[in-house]
Amino acid sequence: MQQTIDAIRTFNRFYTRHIGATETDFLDSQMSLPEARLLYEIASHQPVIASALGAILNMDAGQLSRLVARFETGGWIVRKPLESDARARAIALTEDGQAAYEDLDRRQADAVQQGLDGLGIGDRRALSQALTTVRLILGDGDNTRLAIRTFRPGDLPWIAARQSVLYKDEHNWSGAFEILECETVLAFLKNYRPGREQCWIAELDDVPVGGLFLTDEGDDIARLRLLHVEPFARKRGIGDALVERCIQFAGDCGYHELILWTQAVLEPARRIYQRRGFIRFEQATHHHFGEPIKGEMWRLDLRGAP
Amino acid sequence: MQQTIDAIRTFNRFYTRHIGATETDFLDSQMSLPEARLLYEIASHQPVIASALGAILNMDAGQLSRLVARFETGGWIVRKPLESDARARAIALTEDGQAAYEDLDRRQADAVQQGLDGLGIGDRRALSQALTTVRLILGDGDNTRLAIRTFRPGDLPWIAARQSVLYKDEHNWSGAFEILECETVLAFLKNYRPGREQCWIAELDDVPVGGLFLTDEGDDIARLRLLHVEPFARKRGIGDALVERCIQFAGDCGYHELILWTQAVLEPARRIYQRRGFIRFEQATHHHFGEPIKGEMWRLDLRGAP
DNA sequence: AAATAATAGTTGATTGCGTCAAGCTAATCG
DNA sequence: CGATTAGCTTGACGCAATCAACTATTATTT
Repeated sequence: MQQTIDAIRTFNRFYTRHIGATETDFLDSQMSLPEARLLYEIASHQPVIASALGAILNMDAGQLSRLVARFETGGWIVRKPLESDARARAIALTEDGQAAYEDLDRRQADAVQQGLDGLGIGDRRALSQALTTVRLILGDGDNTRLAIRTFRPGDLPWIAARQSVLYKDEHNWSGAFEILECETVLAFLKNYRPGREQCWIAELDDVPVGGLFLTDEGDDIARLRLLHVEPFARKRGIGDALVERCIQFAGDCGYHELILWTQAVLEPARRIYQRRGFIRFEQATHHHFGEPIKGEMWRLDLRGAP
Repeated sequence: MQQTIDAIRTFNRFYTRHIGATETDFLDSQMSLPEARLLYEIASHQPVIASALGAILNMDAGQLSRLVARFETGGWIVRKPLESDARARAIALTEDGQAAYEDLDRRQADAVQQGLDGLGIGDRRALSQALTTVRLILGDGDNTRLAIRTFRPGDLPWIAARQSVLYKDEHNWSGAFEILECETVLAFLKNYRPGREQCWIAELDDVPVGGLFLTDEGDDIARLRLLHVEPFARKRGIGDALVERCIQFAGDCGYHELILWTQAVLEPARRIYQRRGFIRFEQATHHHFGEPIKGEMWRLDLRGAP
């Protein structure tokens, strides 16, 4: 805990300085930071009323009123009374305002790009992923783009790594489990048959937040394996989306049946399977990975109704 | 590239709002943000002259002069003329100043902690790692703490994942290499014999930035495997530190010889081995992972001089 | 060695930000 | 219907940020 607090405070100090330095650049545009922030929010939400902008920007109503007035006399915005509420007026950009916004936008993008000059592809990817991860963890979750893509180099061992860490954190499973993960992943990579097997990665704004793969078990049976969703990305239907994609693929491949192994304590995962029509057909208690585990086999008939 | 720019700008907007919101809390202490920043820097650098503070904080000399004067009349600091330079005066905290700093420090820490309330252990770790990663990539590299630790659950598949991604990015190696990685990692986990074999992870401020492991090859020969350092952490001697630790361990275990396989294009790695006394004893060109590879075997005699 | 430039700091002036308070009109609630 | 709340404006005040002018000291140049 203390570690996290220190990391955040160190980062805050660093980023305050960093952002202050880079912002000096875009201030060449003769615009102050509050003005720039306001212009951006108007551009992205127009038509919008002042009180909404105040809420978004955490800005004092008085301050905002003056800024908006300045924009209006400057010819960047027009205000039109609402029919539904005579107190409020809808703010929208004029052509001049739109041009000013686009100019600002370009300047900011250029400034940011300049700061990226020395970085290689790996660093850039790591940077954007780290920044987006922070946003997601701190709850800036709306307006994120969920994408499910097929696997790339490194994704499979990444799944094994994340599974190992998560099961250790959440259920305190021991090393034997990690070996099983690695074996499963290795087997997938070695026997991978495109068109019959597949692995998917869920990404929120290009940050990997979950994974899943499907293997051919013979006899027209496919198996869903190693589903996981990162803690900070849960409760967004990502597990659902992954399982759905997997079921679609299995159906398209002509498998007759999709099976999976899970355990009783993984409630959220079990609910997903249940929702998708899986039926539990076997239960057994194992003692492999430290504590006793109530393992379960589930199956989904893919030959049923359309 | 555009992705990274967007991620940064989205983050900047988010963080401006986020930090503005959390700072309202600690402003209960009747201190403005510039005052707080100044007090912090004085406390961490005292005795210090004003111009140095100005450079650290990116603050206008005039503004700074007034703030410092305010602190002095308030009894938080004393200024003592330097012997070496009659223009400058060394700024140091008084007891009152120290108390004010500690109060501020506590308030800030509390505010940060409050923001962390809803987060689980995994999220907190991911958060601090992401923040520190950002700092490191953006070049806030001094004053970071390098630690080399032994492996934990998930570390080995993490190494395989990172190796796969880095070799893909930097040398465009194909899937066969990823399989080899996974096999190597799996073999280590399955045959792991404490005291004879080990895997180390390098961490900068608790962020994993590199890895390495050692396996027993029989006949008193040990093998160093899968050394890597994350791009953003390079040029800091981390590879050196990992290899050094590995050599120490190998010596302590009584191995007679430490061998490793590498390739001609990995210049930085080869320089490390050379510096540590490894000798190249075999070269061969392979065609396994896409392009032709000039593989090399290196060895280090551990029975030589003390 | 003298002239020039650079460094460390102070002070004044101006602009805009941030916050509080007062006040207006319109909408909503009981 | 009266009281309260919401949306917005205006005034006032302290501080922050920036530019410029200025002193005193130190470093550099010729």
